[in-house]
Amino acid sequence: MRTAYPRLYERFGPQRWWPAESRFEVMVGAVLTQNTNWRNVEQAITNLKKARLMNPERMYLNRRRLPALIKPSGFYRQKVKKLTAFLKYFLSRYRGDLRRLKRRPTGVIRKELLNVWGIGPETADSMLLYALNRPVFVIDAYTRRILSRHRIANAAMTYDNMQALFNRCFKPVSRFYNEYHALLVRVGKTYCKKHDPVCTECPLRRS
DNA sequence: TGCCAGGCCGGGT
DNA sequence: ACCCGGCATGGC
Repeated sequence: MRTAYPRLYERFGPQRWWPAESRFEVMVGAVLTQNTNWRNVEQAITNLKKARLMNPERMYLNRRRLPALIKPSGFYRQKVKKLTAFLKYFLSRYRGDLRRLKRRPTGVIRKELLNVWGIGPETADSMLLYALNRPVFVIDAYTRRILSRHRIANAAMTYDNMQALFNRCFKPVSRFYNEYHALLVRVGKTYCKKHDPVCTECPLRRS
């Protein structure tokens, strides 16, 4: 686990996450990408931008247009509900102002986000890490799969367990967490898909 | 062509 | 406390 990062970085280079023009766009993307291919999410985001709704107030006021716009990202009826819940929270609590949100401690924001319908641990942590640059390690399906296939963790570990594992190994540096998670997703996409056997080509494999 | 993608919720045991 | 079905589209 300690040696994984340099190997991944050497192999794949910087991943430039999160691809977005604003922090708000990152948060919207975090919801839209739930169990969804990023390519589909990009179409939805493009639609939102073209409609000039990539901003909290206007997105909320025009929420009736959301179904058609985010349809390509799948699960779209649920996601409209999720975005609306998030917008209501963000607008009522912080006036849709990132500067206000950024003043709050990480733990407080995380709790608030987890309290929003449709935002679970991964989505909350993605927002914290990639929109607010907080040193929070994001655990996703690839991370679980990679760690369990390499027998570093077992599949039964909870989200919080696995996150604690990283926190014990590494100092909380957001740039590093940012790149590390992105690299895990990158290697997972190529070498660790759902039904793949343990892969002999995997750059993480111990030789 | 079927299978999968950067989860989460709610109801059932 | 876990387990599982539902949610939906587009790409390969």
